[in-house]
Amino acid sequence: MNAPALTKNQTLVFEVLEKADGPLSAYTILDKLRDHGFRAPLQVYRALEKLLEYGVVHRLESINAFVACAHPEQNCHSHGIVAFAICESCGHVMEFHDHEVDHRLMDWTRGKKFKAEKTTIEIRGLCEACAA
Amino acid sequence: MNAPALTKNQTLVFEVLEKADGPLSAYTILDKLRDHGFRAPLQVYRALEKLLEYGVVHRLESINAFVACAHPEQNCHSHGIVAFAICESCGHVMEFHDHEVDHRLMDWTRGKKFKAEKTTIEIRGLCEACAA
DNA sequence: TCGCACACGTTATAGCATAACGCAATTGAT
DNA sequence: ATCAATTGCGTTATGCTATAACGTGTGCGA
Ligand SMILES: [Zn+2]
Ligand SMILES: [Zn+2]
Ligand SMILES: [Zn+2]
Ligand SMILES: [Zn+2]
Repeated sequence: MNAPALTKNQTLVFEVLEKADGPLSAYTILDKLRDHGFRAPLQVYRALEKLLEYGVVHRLESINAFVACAHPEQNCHSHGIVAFAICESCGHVMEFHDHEVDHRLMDWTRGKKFKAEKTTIEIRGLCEACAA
Repeated sequence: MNAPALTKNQTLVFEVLEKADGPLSAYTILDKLRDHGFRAPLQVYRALEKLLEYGVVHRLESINAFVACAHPEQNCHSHGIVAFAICESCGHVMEFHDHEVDHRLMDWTRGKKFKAEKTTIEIRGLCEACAA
């Protein structure tokens, strides 16, 4: 999905996520945008829906939070499944791709004739700094 | 984690999940147990917490639901990461393990010195029957 | 018998997400 | 220019998911 020009609300939400040093919940984003006129969760969720569709934002299912894509120059959707390592201490997130993992999972789904639409890979634990 | 004898509430919750043909939300479980005296979400969540700890139930992060382990004879925790394919049409869930995927992810975490605690792999899409 | 751990019950609250309505701006034929 | 369709936006209300906080009872070893 190629991203068309962002609307005002989409831009505001995206900028908040870009500036953040970790994932944010929809309600945290809302609070950060109250000064810009945001009043209701739907304003955030509607913007997020589009940003997710465009592939410039990812949703972290295991912590109900959202993060700006770490590979803005590439198109994350185009090179396979996105995986995340999430530090449960400092909240930092690392985004990566592994084609071998993609292939193994695709092999499995093909064998089961399962039509995969969206795959989630999230590793929670402690980053190097926090594990020390 | 080896499972000690289950308490009354844990047994009730586990039986509901075993009999179900798909994942259930905590509140759905609650409704199914009202006739057995359940009145509040915490009764379900507390039982689930233990069942997850014992490894006889899994949590599906991407759909906020719980499912009985499909491999009761084995110890799911003992042979690596558990992966799920979830049909978004009929709700059916397939649970599987893939050591090669485990190794690739472990290689990555080792390289980053990331201490993995819990890994989620969930594929959402359409099962063979529903994709036809 | 005392202290502790644990399961349990209840009420209240916090956190996450969407339904439903209406309005305004944009677009793109006709 | 006009109409219809689409899209974004704002608001209110509601629903779903999860936990905090407090109290009770029971079993068990020191
Ligand atoms: Zn990305
Ligand atoms: Zn950290
Ligand atoms: Zn299992
Ligand atoms: Zn299906």
